[in-house]
Amino acid sequence: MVLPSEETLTTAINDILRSNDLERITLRMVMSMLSEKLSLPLSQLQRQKPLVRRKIDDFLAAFQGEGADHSTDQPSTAAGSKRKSSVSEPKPVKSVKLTGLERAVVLSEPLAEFIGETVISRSHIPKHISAYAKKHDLQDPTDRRRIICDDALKAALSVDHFTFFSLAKTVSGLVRKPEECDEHLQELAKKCEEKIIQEKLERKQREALNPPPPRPTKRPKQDKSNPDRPRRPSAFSKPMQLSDALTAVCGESQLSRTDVVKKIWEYIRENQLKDPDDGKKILCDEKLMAIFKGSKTVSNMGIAKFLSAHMTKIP
DNA sequence: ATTCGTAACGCCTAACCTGA
DNA sequence: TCAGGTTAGGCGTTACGAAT
Repeated sequence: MVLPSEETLTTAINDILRSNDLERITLRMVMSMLSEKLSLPLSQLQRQKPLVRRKIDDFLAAFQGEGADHSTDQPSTAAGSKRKSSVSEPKPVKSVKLTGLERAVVLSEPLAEFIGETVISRSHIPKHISAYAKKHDLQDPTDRRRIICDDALKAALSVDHFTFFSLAKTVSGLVRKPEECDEHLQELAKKCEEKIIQEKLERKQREALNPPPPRPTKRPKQDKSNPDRPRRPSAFSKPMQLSDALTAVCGESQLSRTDVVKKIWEYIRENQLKDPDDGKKILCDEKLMAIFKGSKTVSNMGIAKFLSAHMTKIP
């Protein structure tokens, strides 16, 4: 296989980055576009992923150098360094997406009456309720996190008391997604979200000028030395639809990848197709040649490479 | 640290083979 | 134990807001 030269790769990456939104494009997207642009299978390009990542960083560095005078207008992309190492990356400020907690929700009738709005950002609900509790001195004096509801709060939340932690859960039962509601409410939600996006955008722009310190990652490492550690089900054990050529060798039309490899090796042994002079080499008969693109021999390492073309997802 | 929902993204895992 | 090759999908993290 012939991998593209660094120069070819650099030109292609720069073309892609120049013609796409730098705030939205990811490394995965660049890899996919490269695969298409260079007419190379993605799997082949994976080898050059570190180089691609480096070239993206180079591009961004050059790009930022050009626009260094515009501190609030710096470009950014998720395509460069990985999230955990992207400490020095500027944050996107030109566009924002709403998270689940920021999305607009439709309130139950009592809650809407209490807050005075039918559609509101989910995150604003505790804010309203907390402000009300403070104003009316509803905090439990022995535990200020606990709120003792007055009649208005009881009517809105259908509970006698709550803590700040349980409030979110209580609220969950009192709101609906806009898409579950009629067109009028959906329209209200749309306008509400536009407003939230605008506010978020302004906040992001302020943060871009004065970025907060990065948070440390909390992900624990897997204890690989422990053989009893919990294992996840493997994608390799999922049955796939086999091509006619592979079915002819395996004897079954649907098998998992691992089973296919097993069957092929069974077939090789049964038909004594290992090269007696070179244990790593397989001498292909007609059935195997149909799988291995007409090759008369294939190395034991090379078997897996050809399988993907003969295996498709079962719908 | 705790609650809620959700999207995006990256990490990691799995089986199989032989020979050095 | 590593080499080579395959990839779907589970899971963890992060982000967002609020108060204590």
